[in-house]
Amino acid sequence: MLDAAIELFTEKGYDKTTAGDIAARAGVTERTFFRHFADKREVLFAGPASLDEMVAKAIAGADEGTTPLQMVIAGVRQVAVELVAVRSREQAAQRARIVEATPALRERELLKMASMTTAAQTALAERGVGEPAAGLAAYSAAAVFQTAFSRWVSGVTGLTLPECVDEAAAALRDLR
Amino acid sequence: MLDAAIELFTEKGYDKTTAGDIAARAGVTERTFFRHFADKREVLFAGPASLDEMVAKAIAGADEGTTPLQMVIAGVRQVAVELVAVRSREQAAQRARIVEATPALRERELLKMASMTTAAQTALAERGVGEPAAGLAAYSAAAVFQTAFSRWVSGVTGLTLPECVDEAAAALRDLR
DNA sequence: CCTTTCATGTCAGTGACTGACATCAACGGT
DNA sequence: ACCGTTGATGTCAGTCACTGACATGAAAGG
Repeated sequence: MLDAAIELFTEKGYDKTTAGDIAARAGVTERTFFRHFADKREVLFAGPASLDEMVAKAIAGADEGTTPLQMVIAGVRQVAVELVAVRSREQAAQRARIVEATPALRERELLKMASMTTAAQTALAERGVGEPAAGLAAYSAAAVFQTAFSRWVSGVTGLTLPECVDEAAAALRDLR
Repeated sequence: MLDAAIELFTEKGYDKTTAGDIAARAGVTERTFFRHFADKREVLFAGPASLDEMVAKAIAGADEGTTPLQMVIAGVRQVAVELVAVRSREQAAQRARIVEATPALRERELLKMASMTTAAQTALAERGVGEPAAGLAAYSAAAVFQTAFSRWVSGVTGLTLPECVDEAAAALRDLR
């Protein structure tokens, strides 16, 4: 079903393909499509594990001596590692092209990212980090992740995704 | 029309009010509603000036000696100044409550913020800032803005919005 | 073999939007 | 004063995303 969706989105574009189209190509009815996915956009975002929990876990299990920012960045790096285990760069790039071309999908992606950010924020709060530091650290880590991801899929550097995270984290440190 | 929408959203919630409801209360038909706003969500986001241009202008006109991050933060501070000139804190808070309670509206808000971020990013690029520094600076400024905004509407500090921006910018500097 | 459960199909309905066409008032030129 | 244009609005029909209610059928477990 996800495959059917990706095919159709690349062939005709997101707007021109109806939920019924996807269902038909997958050999089911439109109704069952909506039983599996909350809405049409969600096809591209339904993953096995939620990124939120990954970050939260990584932050909860971080070493004692580290700063809040280091903790969150370690968290998103962990997400990066688990993400490359599931999708190849080419797959990610194709999916990114579709999302990039469709405002509705971009919105959803931003929402997921925001969800991950607040997950990180509350995980930091659980470890005693106060506001506004926790919020800013979480946002900054999200910035690192997005930057790293976009550089990874663009392929300009040839680095792996975790390496891109390291690169972006270093660039953030140099920012003044 | 915007007033009608805000009234109905606070009375019945976003999901329970149809576009026709808003139009009826405003004394027009549903069709003209959609001629003024691209979609139902956009009622709450249609402003006179686009935030994108404000940031871009502020960055383009920034002093020479300043760092990229200082430039963008000055840009979002400028946006903050122009924003308080249009909306009172109470108005902003009511609107924020509605948006907060509705995922669909949150998505749209994130999209607007992302648009402002990329505007800042390209404005930095025009001034010779390379990647990934430009992207990270833009994201960080967005983080500062969001943090500042949420603290401002929450009212915990009693500061004005630009002051909240300054506070958040300082907190970002202290982040390690 | 029976019952329960779970995934799916079917169907009708609501609401967000869109395109095509009609109306009508304001406006500028003659 | 008359008329053509323009722009904003109303009307209507249609598509598509999504939902609730009910039926069906296959598999699982006793």
